[in-house]
Amino acid sequence: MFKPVSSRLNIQQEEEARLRFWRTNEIFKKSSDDRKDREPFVMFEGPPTANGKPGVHHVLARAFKDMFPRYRTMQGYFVDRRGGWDTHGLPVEIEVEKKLGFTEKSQIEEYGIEKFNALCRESAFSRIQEWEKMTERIAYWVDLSRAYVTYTNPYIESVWWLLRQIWDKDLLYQGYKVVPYCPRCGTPLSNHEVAQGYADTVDPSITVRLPLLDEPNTYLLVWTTTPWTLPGNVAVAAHPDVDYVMVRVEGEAEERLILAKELIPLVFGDKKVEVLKSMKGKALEGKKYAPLYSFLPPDKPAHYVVNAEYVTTSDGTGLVHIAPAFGMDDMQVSKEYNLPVLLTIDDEGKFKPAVSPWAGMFVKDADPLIMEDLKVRGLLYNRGTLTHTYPFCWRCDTPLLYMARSTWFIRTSEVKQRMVELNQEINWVPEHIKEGRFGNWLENNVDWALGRDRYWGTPLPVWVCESCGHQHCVGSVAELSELTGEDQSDLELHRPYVDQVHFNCPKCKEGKMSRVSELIDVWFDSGAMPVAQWHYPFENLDDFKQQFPADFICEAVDQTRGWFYSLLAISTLVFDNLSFENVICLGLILDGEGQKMSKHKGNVVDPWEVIDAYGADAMRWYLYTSSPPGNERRFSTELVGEVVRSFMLTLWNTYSFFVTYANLDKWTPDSSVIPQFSDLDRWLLSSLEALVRDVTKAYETYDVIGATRPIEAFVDNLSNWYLRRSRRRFWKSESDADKSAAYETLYRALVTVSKLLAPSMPFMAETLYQNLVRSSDEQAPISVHLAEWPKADLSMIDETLNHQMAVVMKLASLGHAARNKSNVKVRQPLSEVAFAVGSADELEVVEQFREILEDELNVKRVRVLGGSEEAVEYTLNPLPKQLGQKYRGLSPKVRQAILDLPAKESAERLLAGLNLVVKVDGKHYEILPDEVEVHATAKEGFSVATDGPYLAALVTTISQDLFYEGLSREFVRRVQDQRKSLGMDIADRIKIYYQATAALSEAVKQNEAYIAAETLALAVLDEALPHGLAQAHDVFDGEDLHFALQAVEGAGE
RNA sequence: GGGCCUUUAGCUCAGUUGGUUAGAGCGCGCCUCUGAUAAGGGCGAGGUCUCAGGUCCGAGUCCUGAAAGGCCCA
Repeated sequence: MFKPVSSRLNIQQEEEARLRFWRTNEIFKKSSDDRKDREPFVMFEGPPTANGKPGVHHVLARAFKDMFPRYRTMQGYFVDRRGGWDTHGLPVEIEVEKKLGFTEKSQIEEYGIEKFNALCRESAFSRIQEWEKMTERIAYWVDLSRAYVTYTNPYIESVWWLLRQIWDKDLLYQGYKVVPYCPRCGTPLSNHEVAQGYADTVDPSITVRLPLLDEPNTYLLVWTTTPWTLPGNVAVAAHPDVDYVMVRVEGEAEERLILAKELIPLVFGDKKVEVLKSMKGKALEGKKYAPLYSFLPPDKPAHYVVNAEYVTTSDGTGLVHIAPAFGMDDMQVSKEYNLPVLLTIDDEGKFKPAVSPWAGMFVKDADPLIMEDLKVRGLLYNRGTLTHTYPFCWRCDTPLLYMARSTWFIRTSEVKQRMVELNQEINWVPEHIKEGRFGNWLENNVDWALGRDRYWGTPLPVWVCESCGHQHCVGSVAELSELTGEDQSDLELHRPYVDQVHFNCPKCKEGKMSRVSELIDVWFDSGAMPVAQWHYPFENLDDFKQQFPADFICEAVDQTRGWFYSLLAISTLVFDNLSFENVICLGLILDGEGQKMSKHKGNVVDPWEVIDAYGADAMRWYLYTSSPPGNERRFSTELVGEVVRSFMLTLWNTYSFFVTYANLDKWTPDSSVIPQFSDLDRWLLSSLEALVRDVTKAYETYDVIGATRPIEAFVDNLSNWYLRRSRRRFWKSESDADKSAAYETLYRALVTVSKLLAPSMPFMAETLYQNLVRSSDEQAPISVHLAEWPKADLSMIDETLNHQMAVVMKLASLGHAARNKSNVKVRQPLSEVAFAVGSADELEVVEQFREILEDELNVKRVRVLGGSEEAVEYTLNPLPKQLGQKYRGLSPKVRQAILDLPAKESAERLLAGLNLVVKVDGKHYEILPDEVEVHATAKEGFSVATDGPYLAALVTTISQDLFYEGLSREFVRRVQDQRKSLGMDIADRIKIYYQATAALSEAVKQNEAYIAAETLALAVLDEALPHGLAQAHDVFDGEDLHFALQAVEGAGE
């Protein structure tokens, strides 16, 4: 016996029950612990920050992360699903700053780094319980008890080890990075902060003449809006492919000026200009010019023309002044050309003493003075002003300066080619990310700016000698102990503790070594997880070896430059290897209207709202099936409700039907019985095996849509065709071979579907499995998630049958359409339906599946349209695909020639499987039956519905016998309704008392046996209705009916 | 400014190597079926496949350009 199942599905109750079951039986633990000897399937958990609230996008990622490990587990792999938490970084610091009411970075130091970091450590886990609750409820299986945590000493030590490896390869260095900087607050601003402070402002707009050294009286024309950066100038950039010209301007001094050709009108206006010479920017490269200023002596060659792709001709002169200290592009160019960096200003945005004329002056205030100086020296070509948007500090409205700050870099550009190569081996879903967003990012790789001037993070383990400047990168705690001569095993590896560790310089033997002040980018933390989660190489050497690289990772597209990159960069730098082989890159999640969810708009969907309404399965299923993973997706509670109605309830009802009737018949799975399958059964099983094949293939190729949508389609067919067509087989009282074949078929389908659904709908799958499998087979694995993934039995797949059944369904649908057109309800039997199909092969279908069609359409006879019986009109439809591919440019003529043939004769030939012959341009061509479709039209006396070549023609004349039969069916339906509303059991026997108008009464008498059988009536009595019974009254087809039902105790069974 | 993605019915989405009259679900209107069903079936209304060129016997699909929206970077 199966556990009885209500036809009503209580999702919350079921899902909660499964959660309890998994918890009590430790199913998740078993799913990995019992398999440690198996081949591993490795998934990395991209660590979320637990101090933020888990949102729908987190559910999205976790849903996708969950399905592949579940699938692999069922395929017999060992999947170690270890969780992780990202605990460092600015979001945590900002949270704490807010709590303390800080607005300035300096307040943190006043407050004390020790106390501050202690609060950060606490805050990092502030929402961990919410995360745990959410994670469990959506059935994301991940081991949080062993989760790696980025702030722990072992984790940090592994990160130190990685940095040391990079250091040893000479790829970790100190350099300059240009950042948006507020000179008043004395701090760089994050991108987010900069974005807040853009405003329109008026700046000077000047063009300067730079004299070429080797060509007398020749000048480069250079444009800038920041005169104060000119003392820091070290080069001039030209675009290599842009056309430049050397010109002389009439009516001006006898001098030659160089600029981009395109910009002549912009620079000279109406003045007459004589072009002396043209050249590409490439040709200018290397030309030296006299520097404007020489306050700071350059320590490398400088003051010449360089080439840079970013130069535009949209304004200025097409020649761009390069001051590496004051522009991000400038800095980039200076690295390529190894140019010196002239830092002419101090931390307060004032000129350094060396810049003597303006020393101590705020740079913006010096602009007019510098212009005046250039004018006096004859180097200013023209001056004006320009209104543009420029960033200001959101706190104090001071104009931001882009300026170079010293920081630490990893020379990733060194391994760029290798990263590009390794990227080729990664399977990206969707594929375009590989060459597109990620590929381009790699191509444009610049050195990884690693340093952060913050407090809560992994400290950069570089110590510097105060006297000789020697630098030492520490790769382990043991090494630090050795260097200091003290046991450092208990040292807390955060600031301020590490900052208090000093040792003698190993080089000069006298200087004191102190740690640099920087922390490292948190992306390095997360990218280090393949190594650091194991505290490799200090322990767990085997675990690391087994669990690297990952088979699969999955995060949203915003991680391309985040985690995806940091994983690849670190593994390339240290192991010359990739760190993940397959990656699903998820699109953003939008609200029901397609708007980005933001707190600001108030359109953020709380995942709990959805879970409470429809459960986790429905939410997961929606996320998997609504659109491809890489797409943006819309999300709302209503959309998830769709899933419940259209898919889950259909499946549930099929399941509940099966259980109800199987229990009634005491049917149990018995492998010893060889069932006699009908065509319908064979069709369902064929579809089922094809489904297993397709879904398995989809899982193997990380095709989420392919792993889910086909199941939905199958369940729809199962319920709305197989079951609808098989109901009577389950109802009939005798238990014969046909009935057991139906049970066997339906049972196999449901059990298989439950396994196929296990990775995607873990709750529903478990519910089905427990009742269908575990209740009768104690040897079976205790949970569907420990069960073996089904293997497709390809011998069961019959493509011909699948196609035939598709035709049958099409014809049935047309039959219904024809009935509908003539307004004859299905309950009214009709004498006959005739079908037409497009080809000879399909003609057989009508005969072979006659019974199904008769029953479905409630007709006495099913046949093929045409033959000798009636006049049928045919038209020919040449198929463009077949003809086009065969005849190419000739196909329009061939098509016309076919249409010119006598239609009836040709159609009959084609339906008999014979060729046609057409003549085009004097040549004869054989036309095959599958190159032309035949469309038939019934001439008269039918109600007709068509679709392409398919046609159903219904004879709608109703004889008296047919009418009476129709009336008795109506009668039966009324009785059945009444049984149901009286709450009778399906198997209850009854007596029917009725009083009806003449025709109905006659109809009932003629069909009494039928009525009795359908309604389980022992008697159908045309008598006065006994008192004490619930009476029913109805009017239909112009007839009037009163009746009452009486249950017959002890009868039946 | 650069890169990538998206654009098909009121909504959410399919649309195979280019191939018949562009489909499905939801929603809407009408009808119908039901002893598994919160459902199912049928009919109907609803489409310049964002636009403009091009290639081809044939373009929603391929190419070029443009527009709108989104994401990332500058």
